[in-house]
Amino acid sequence: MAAIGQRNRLQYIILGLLNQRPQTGYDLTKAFENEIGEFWQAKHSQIYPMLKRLEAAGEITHEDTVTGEKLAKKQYSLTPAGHEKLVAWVTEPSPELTAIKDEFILKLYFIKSIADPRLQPMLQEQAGLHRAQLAHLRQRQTTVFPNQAAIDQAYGHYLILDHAIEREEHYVDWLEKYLAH
Amino acid sequence: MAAIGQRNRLQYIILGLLNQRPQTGYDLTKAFENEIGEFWQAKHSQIYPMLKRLEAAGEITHEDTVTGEKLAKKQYSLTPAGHEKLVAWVTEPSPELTAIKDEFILKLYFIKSIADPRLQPMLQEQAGLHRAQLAHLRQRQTTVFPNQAAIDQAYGHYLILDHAIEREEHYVDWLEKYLAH
DNA sequence: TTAAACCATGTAATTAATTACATGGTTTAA
DNA sequence: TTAAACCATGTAATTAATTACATGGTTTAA
Repeated sequence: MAAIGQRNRLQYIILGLLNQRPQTGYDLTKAFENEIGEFWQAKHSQIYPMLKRLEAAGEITHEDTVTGEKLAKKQYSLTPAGHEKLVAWVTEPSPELTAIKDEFILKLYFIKSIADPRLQPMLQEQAGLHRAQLAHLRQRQTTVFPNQAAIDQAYGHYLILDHAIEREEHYVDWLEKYLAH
Repeated sequence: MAAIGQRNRLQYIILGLLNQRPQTGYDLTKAFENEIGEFWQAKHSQIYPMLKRLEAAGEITHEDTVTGEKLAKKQYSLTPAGHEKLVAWVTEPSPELTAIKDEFILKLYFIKSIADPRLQPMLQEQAGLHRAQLAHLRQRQTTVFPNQAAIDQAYGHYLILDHAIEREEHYVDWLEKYLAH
């Protein structure tokens, strides 16, 4: 008897991305390097096998295309069954809180004293990282959502970018609160 | 030739916790249910094997104790080698950004329109979850850090609790920004 | 006095995820 | 014209992590 499948949210993300438009595994991989990556991570070595699994389950299909002389691509798209599964997932509750893995914060936990000489350099280093990330996200926002029409057409995408930007803003603010001036 | 070991931060967290005071696997498991859990997750089934591995590597040792008539406990503590390894980890840079897995945000991405009838209930549900989490964290802060002396003795711990609280505050604020009034 | 909650430690089976290996085509800028 | 960057798809090996299985002791409150 097969197990229900341990959460396995990756499949739903793939279904959701393919619902927007037919795409290749490579396109999906790129999506994880942009805004999806702010809230979920996956490499191509996880994505390609999942595409095969979803196709075997009848939830997606693919069409072979060729670019240039012979570069083969597989354009995947949703089947009705896949669409149904996606809608069911989005509609059901999400009672689990965000899982965060933050190595820097973990290290902080083991700094016992405000006078530890490692504390300020650590805060500085992180401030640099998060300021760069914030700049990158703001840049993306202006390119992806240059006007209200763009926002209206992909409202959820707008929301998650906005959320990521605010998260980085507050992370930087928090670091600066403890940076010696 | 054995691989270097794929990041494996869990071992460092365990070393760090044992550096504070000798503890059992059960105690460590509880730590992940409190503030550590805000930034890293691990179950007892991952912790007990890791304790054996660290002991085999000579980085921790244990002492057997008994509670009541016969409840056996293993009190683990750091060896000098373990302490050295912990210090090295805390001191080295942490150039990787926070990894976040947030199923709710992911679902939002697939909501195309502000008029989608699922949007407001989803925001409401999450607001409830994060308000409860925020209340829980604030409660912990008043019990764990009732005065300045407590803060001075575990400054890093104070910092990460403060960070978790601010994160939840801003998450709730963000949700409320998009909640219809 | 007894049931629930908690303390305590493990292993087995399975799934998720990363890193490394492997190959080859296309486009772009120096 | 050629090297770098990018497009494109996969598998193998390994490690990380979760869920389930397994067992038993102690404390607390009804």
